[in-house]
Amino acid sequence: MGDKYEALKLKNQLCFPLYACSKEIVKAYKQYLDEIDLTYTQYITMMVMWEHKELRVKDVGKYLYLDSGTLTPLLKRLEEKGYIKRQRSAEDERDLIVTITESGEALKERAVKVPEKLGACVDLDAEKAQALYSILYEIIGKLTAHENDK
Amino acid sequence: MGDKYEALKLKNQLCFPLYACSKEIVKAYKQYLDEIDLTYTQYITMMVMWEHKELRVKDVGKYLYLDSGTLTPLLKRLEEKGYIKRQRSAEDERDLIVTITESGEALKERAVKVPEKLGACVDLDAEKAQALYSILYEIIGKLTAHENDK
DNA sequence: AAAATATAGATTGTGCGCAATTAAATTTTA
DNA sequence: TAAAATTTAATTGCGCACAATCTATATTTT
Repeated sequence: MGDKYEALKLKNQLCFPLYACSKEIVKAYKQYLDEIDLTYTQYITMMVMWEHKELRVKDVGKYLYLDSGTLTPLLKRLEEKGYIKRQRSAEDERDLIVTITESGEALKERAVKVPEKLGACVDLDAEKAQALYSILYEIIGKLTAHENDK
Repeated sequence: MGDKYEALKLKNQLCFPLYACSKEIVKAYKQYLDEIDLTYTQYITMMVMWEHKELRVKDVGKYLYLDSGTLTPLLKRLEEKGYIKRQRSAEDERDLIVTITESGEALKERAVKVPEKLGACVDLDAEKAQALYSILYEIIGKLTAHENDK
């Protein structure tokens, strides 16, 4: 009862439900994303491409908190599917520019119902959704604050 | 401007900060878990073992929302490290019984400071922590509700 | 101009995470 | 009680996710 190991019990963890919830949501996406042949990570990558049309790999990574180890193979797969193009920048050969294709733009139309379908699965009160959203970004902010120092 | 694609923007996603936050937290754990040679998933697995001492793989999976595809190799690694034992049940040979070892029990002592160290990183208001906790379990409940039907 | 430093992306290796399949043991049902 | 259905874990294959390292290019310093 209230022993010194209380903090090590699963039910007293805040991080565990976060981890579990994230996984379950990605799993819930699968049924809808399968229809448009995207994984969850590919889907959020397309999201930033739909919005920005053209980005360096580095910028995609900044939006998604992902590095080149994840993005390089993922972007190659999206290129194989025809949704993006990858080409080195002429001004700076170190940069790789990712550009959305027509096929990629067209995919947006097929993805447009995904958010509401998922919303129906989760079905969260608007107030709670807002609370969740702001708390999550608060934590993300704290954890990534020291990312651009040094 | 409130176009039909508004719902496909990253900033309007609730799932994305959940996914990102979960990853960043696991990353934050790494510095502390490295010291005791555990990954995050191994850590939460040890958590259920510290609490229950002896469980079937199936039960570990129920607590953690993980299946044998993830757990079988993970438990083998924990066995190699000497923290658990794996043996078939005598009553029902299908069951694999996972038991904590003395070394596994001893590890608990080395892990006891991890929760507060991580708490310091996240540093979340108690009220927000409670709100987050209950909203997350509400979502998990909705997403896993139909898991035991069929 | 040469050397040192910095930056961007690619590569490598390890460990999940999960769908789908397989194999073995047990339980149910006909 | 033999056949069918179910249960449990292991296996396979694929795609992240990330630390560490490497390569190429660009910038800064000397």
